[in-house]
Amino acid sequence: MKLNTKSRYAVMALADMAVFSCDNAVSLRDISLRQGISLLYLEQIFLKLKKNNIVKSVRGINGGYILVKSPKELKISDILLALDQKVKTIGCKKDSKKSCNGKSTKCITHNFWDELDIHINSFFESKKLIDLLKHREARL
Amino acid sequence: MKLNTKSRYAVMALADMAVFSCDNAVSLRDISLRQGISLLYLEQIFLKLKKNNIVKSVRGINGGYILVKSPKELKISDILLALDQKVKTIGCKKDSKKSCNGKSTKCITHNFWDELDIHINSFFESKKLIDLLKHREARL
DNA sequence: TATATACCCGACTAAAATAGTCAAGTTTTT
DNA sequence: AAAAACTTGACTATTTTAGTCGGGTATATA
Ligand code: FES
Ligand code: FES
Repeated sequence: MKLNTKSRYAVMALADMAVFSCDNAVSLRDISLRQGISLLYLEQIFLKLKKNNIVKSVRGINGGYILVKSPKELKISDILLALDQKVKTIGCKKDSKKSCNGKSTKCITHNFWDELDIHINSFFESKKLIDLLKHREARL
Repeated sequence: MKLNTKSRYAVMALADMAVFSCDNAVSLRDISLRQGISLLYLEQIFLKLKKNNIVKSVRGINGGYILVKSPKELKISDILLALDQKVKTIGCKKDSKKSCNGKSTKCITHNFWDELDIHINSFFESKKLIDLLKHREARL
C-alpha cells in the first residue's frame, strides 16, 4: 500500500511552487534542480496537472507554471485526482455489477474496504497545500 | 494506492473463519470454495499468518486452521503486518539516514506522508475482525 | 528576426512488484 | 494403508511503475 512517485512528486513540486513563486511562473527546470526530480518526469506530471486545471502554463522564455488556486485553497485530493491516483484500496468497483470475486454478491469484506477508502479520502480532502508548509525547517 | 490481494484475501479468509468456525479447525479447502480464492494461494497466505501467530494449524484429516485470538480481539493491523503489508505510503524510511530523494535532509513533503501513514494505521488499529461481520447480509 | 528557453505530447522501455502456480513433500486421523 | 490437509521453496507470467526519448510548438528578448 504505497503511493506512486508521480503523486508524490506532484505534491512535492506544487509545494515547491508555493514556497518559491511570487506570482510569477516557476519553471520546471528550477523545480527539478531544487527538488531533485527528473525534468522529463516533471513534464509528464505537469501535463496532467495542467489538463486538470491545477496549474496553468506560461510559454516561452521566462515561462513556467503558475498555481491556479492559492495554496490555502488547493486540496491534496485535487492533486491526487489529477494524477488518476484513485484512493481505491481494492479492485471492486462501486458502480460495476461485478464484485471483487466475480460474483454478483458483495464479498464479506466489501463494506470494510469502503470504509477505509472513505477514511483515507477524507484525510486528503481535509488537507490543503499550505498545510505542508507549516513546519518547513526541514526543507532543503 | 491499493492494497494487494494477499492482504485482501487474508482478511477475507479470516473473516470467513470467524463466521464458520465453531472452535474446530477450518480447512483451506472450505475457505477456498466459499470465498472463491485459489487454494494454492491461500496456502501461501496462511503460511505467513501462521508464522506470525495469527492462526495455528491442525494437521491431518479434519485438520485446518484455528484463529489464535478471538475475532473480538484480532486487530486488522495485526493481519496486515503478518503479510508484510506495511502501511508506508512512501519509500523514505523513518530510521534510515537517506531521505526519499537521496539527500540527507528531509524533503518538503516528508512530514505530510508521515501524518498520512499514522492516519491510515490508526484506522487498521481501531478495527477488529469482528467489525467486519456486523452487517453481513451481503455475504455470499 | 534569430535564438534560447521552456512548455507540449505521444510512444517507448527497463525494472520491479504482483498474483498465482507447481512440485514435492510431511503429518495425522480413520 | 490411504486420504485429507498442512508445509515449503521455487518458479513464472502478467501488470504496473518509473522513468526516458524524440520531436515538436510558443514566446520573450537581444
Ligand atoms: S465484493 Fe467488493 S470488495 Fe469484495
Ligand atoms: S525525505 Fe522523507 S518523504 Fe521525502
